[in-house]
Amino acid sequence: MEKLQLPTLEDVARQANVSTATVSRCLSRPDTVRSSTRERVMEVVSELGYTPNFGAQAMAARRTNTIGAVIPTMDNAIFAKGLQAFQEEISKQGANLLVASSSYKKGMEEKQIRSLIARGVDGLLLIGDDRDKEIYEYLEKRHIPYVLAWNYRDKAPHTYVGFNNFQASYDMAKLVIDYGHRRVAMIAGVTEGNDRAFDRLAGVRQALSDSNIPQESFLVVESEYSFDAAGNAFEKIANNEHRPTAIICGNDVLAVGAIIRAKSLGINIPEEISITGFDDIELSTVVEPGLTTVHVPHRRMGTSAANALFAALKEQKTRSRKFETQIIQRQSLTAPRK
Amino acid sequence: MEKLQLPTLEDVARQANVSTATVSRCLSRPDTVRSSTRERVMEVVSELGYTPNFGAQAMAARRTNTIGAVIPTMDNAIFAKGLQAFQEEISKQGANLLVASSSYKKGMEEKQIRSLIARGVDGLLLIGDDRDKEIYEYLEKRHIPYVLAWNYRDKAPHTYVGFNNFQASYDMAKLVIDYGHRRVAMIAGVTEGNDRAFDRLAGVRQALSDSNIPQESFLVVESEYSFDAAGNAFEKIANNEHRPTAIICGNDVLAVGAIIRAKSLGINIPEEISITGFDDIELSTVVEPGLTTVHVPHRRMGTSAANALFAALKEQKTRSRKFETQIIQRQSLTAPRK
DNA sequence: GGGCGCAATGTAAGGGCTTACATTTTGAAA
DNA sequence: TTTCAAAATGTAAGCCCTTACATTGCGCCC
Repeated sequence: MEKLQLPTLEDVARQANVSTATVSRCLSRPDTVRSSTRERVMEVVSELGYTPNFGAQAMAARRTNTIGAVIPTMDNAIFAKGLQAFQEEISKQGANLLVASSSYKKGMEEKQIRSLIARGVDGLLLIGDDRDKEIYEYLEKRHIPYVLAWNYRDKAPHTYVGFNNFQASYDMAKLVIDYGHRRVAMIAGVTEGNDRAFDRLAGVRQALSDSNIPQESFLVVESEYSFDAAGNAFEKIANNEHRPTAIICGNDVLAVGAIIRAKSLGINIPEEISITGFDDIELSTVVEPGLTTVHVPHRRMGTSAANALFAALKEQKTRSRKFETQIIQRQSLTAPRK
Repeated sequence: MEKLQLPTLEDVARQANVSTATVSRCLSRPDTVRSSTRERVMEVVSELGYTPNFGAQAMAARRTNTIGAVIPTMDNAIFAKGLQAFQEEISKQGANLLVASSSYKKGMEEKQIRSLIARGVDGLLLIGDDRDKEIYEYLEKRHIPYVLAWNYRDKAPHTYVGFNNFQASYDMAKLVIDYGHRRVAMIAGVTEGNDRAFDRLAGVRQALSDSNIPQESFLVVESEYSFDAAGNAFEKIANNEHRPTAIICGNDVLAVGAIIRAKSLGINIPEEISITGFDDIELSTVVEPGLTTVHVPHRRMGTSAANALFAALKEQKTRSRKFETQIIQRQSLTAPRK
């Protein structure tokens, strides 16, 4: 479509009878312009409906005041709360947020990262750490500060603002075992390219092994994060000849999907099968029975990630921050029937 | 932080021993460059880790291939599905999506719109139509095509891709009345600046009036879209001296919030009070009793909105599209007790 | 009244890319 | 081989800002 001529800085300058520099200053540092001049300029600005061209601005100023975030999905609530807090903090500091989603696809994530960087973001929020080395090298080469959230590791060359998925999952598995469960299954998220899902699975494995429960009796089904897929996974597990007494789910969406399917199959939760989740999103309070799950401090993590990024931007350095998770016991986990 | 020198088009051109024009062409229209040349250039591109500067690109080309969307919130699932479909369609057409959220605040929305436009979006997706005239004038003046989604009106100077909130809500209210309810209340969304919430309330009012149910006995409480706020609204209504037998809720989040609170107060749904929702997000299948609600074809609407926008971009014109909604009956609505 | 210092404003050089138009190269036909 | 249109490539103007530096204006002191 044909673009019409939009008013430019120069148009404003001409009409207000000042130089472009003065107009620019009126917009970015008003206090450096005499008020009489400023008023005249601002009047023309609104009269013409002038809006500065972001691209030109970015190019001339060599910064954008914009933070980028690439999250796996906006389609379920896992990241919503944390991202909301992240965004609020970014705004509070006078910057903007650009969000892109990758649909849990590595290739897509890389594309989004490049696109955000091309758009000049000053820093990046990424989820987890499972991505090609090249991406990190690229970020280093371009000196783009980044923070990895929703996971945490002690000894790694990145800045993490998150929690230990392995440990949290280990603790949950231990709890399940303490309740007396010996035949345990897991509906895990797809672990390929998803370090959180991977770590959560690994945590459960470790807990079983530490309790001398053989891996052979441990049934794992990976599933996409949808009710339906999780339901299918549940059905597969429930139909296994040695039906487990507890299913640990990689997140709340999976757990709720399992519970819904259980109901439609007439399987009682938790009497026949206990189910646990992970994330503690609102859903887990809505479903019945209430979901026993791992609470993650989403909002604090989001805020903290924003601050870590600003610190990196200002001081060229920043450090990781670890959050503790906590198991919230509701009704979906109980002791196995005798 | 000090910005280092990033490779530019010119760096690539020099090292590949061609002109900047050729490099540019390699990137944007590869078929216009001889393959031997192209390969040489692309090699240098990846060697240098070159990424075009988006701002410069936008400025020179005078378009960005980017669509913007301003939605009220990402914090609940109302817009998630539709937006996801919107985004998929945008991607399919080779464009990008920039999403901003306004927290249901008019001022914030205007800011976000301006910011997206400054960033050069070629078109905009907005939710509903309740905003200052100045914003529409501004969009016209800048020739930015826009589409209004999640609502639909016959006679208005905008392009709508949505459904008739008034009618859908009217139908739901009629159904409630047909079940025999005479004392009805509504937990409405905040209607200020939210035409969907407003229309849904108006629809219920009309239905009551058409059935000769006096408005005086109709209790309305506006509530934010959170479980807790909705719970408070529910409590207020339940404690009313003439407790209604049915509560029509402005959306599913409100309805679920009401149900949760009802449970904690020991009020049986639907035996003591029937409850209905609107939107048919996943939540309504999770809660117990299952929520009787208005189904909205989120995905089709999102896809259609994207196509309407592309049509507007290409042909300078586009037309509205109306979707039908449908009441999904689950268990939360039943006849009142005698 | 002259001089000084600071505040206000102006000048103009980029910043990295696209693309219209100009020029060169290529390869097929004569 | 020559010729010439088409294909490939090059040249350079322009897109719209910010900001370092230069200039002007102004109030005040001696």
